[in-house]
Amino acid sequence: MSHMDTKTETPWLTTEQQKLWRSFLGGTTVLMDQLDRDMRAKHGLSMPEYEILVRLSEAPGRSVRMAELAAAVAHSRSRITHTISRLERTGLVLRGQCSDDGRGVSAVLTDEGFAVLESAAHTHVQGVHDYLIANADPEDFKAVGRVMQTVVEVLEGKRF
Amino acid sequence: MSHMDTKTETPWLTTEQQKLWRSFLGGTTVLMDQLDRDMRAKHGLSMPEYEILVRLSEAPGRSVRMAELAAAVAHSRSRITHTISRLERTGLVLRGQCSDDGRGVSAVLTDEGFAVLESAAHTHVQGVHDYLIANADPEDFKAVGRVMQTVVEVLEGKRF
DNA sequence: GTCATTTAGTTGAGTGTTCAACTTCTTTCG
DNA sequence: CGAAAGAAGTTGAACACTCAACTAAATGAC
Repeated sequence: MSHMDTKTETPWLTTEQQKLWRSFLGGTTVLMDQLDRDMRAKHGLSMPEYEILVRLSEAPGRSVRMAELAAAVAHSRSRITHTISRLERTGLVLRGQCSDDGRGVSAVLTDEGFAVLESAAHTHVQGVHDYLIANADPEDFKAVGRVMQTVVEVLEGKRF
Repeated sequence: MSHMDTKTETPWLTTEQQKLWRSFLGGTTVLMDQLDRDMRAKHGLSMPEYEILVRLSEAPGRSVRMAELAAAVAHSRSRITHTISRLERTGLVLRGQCSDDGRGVSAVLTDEGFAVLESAAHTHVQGVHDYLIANADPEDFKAVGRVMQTVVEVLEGKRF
């Protein structure tokens, strides 16, 4: 919409910035879609589910409280409840009482869950490498990391 | 999962690459979530809906065929059908017959749709500027665009 | 100690997305 | 031409996510 750049207070974007932004939008979309498709096809997991399993696997006792998990992957508490219920049905995760807090529930990765995650991680890493890293100049990739890290910090601070 | 980097054929990621990838994942998530929230709060539109309106606004006659629209925003044909039906109910878009092809249906942006888009575009651009562009070194932002453009090209070619 | 407030997590209804089945029109090719 | 194959779009059911209402436990005030 390059013809709307007059009489507004809004800082409009230059043509180049528009192009870059569109590349970003299109690129992240196709990249995430592809990773998600691969993950579903080979392991029956969605990307959000995979990310949850990763967080669990990294935690002491392979166990994380629901609210922490929600914060870690930026989902609502409700969403985490539903997702963990699904993962529990398929046996990858189970719920445990939290020792210190009577309300607390923690999700725990089962051995089966860990096994699935191990092979899923291969697929994921392979995809990240083949689709993204292999196609980017290393310095450019670092720049991507820098920029997105800053975005996280700015927006986390702004907590809505 | 840095402790799994032995006895696999998979090209594993270095610690730095892992960190960069996580920043990317986290950054895109919070960025998209924030833009989506702003769009819903101020204009009652989701980001995917907004993107559809943008494509329509740029097309001759503010009109695009369903399948082309689907390809442009990387959604399924079914999804486009449902989304356009919703946008039609709220009066932002209407359906028209495609002249040359008897099966063809094209989505057309209404004047009301264009008006909504005009103000929505302000919000969107403001967000992209404030959350992303203002926080990135211009050269880094260019690098982001380069990388993601390459990703698009590689993955579009690979068309599933 | 008890009552209000806050926090953790769940629930279910409403909304959006996916997937496969279906209809209609077009294209191809004998 | 006429039948088969393919493409465009829709449909409805199953599944995932959101949102607001809810239960239960912790915290804090008096």
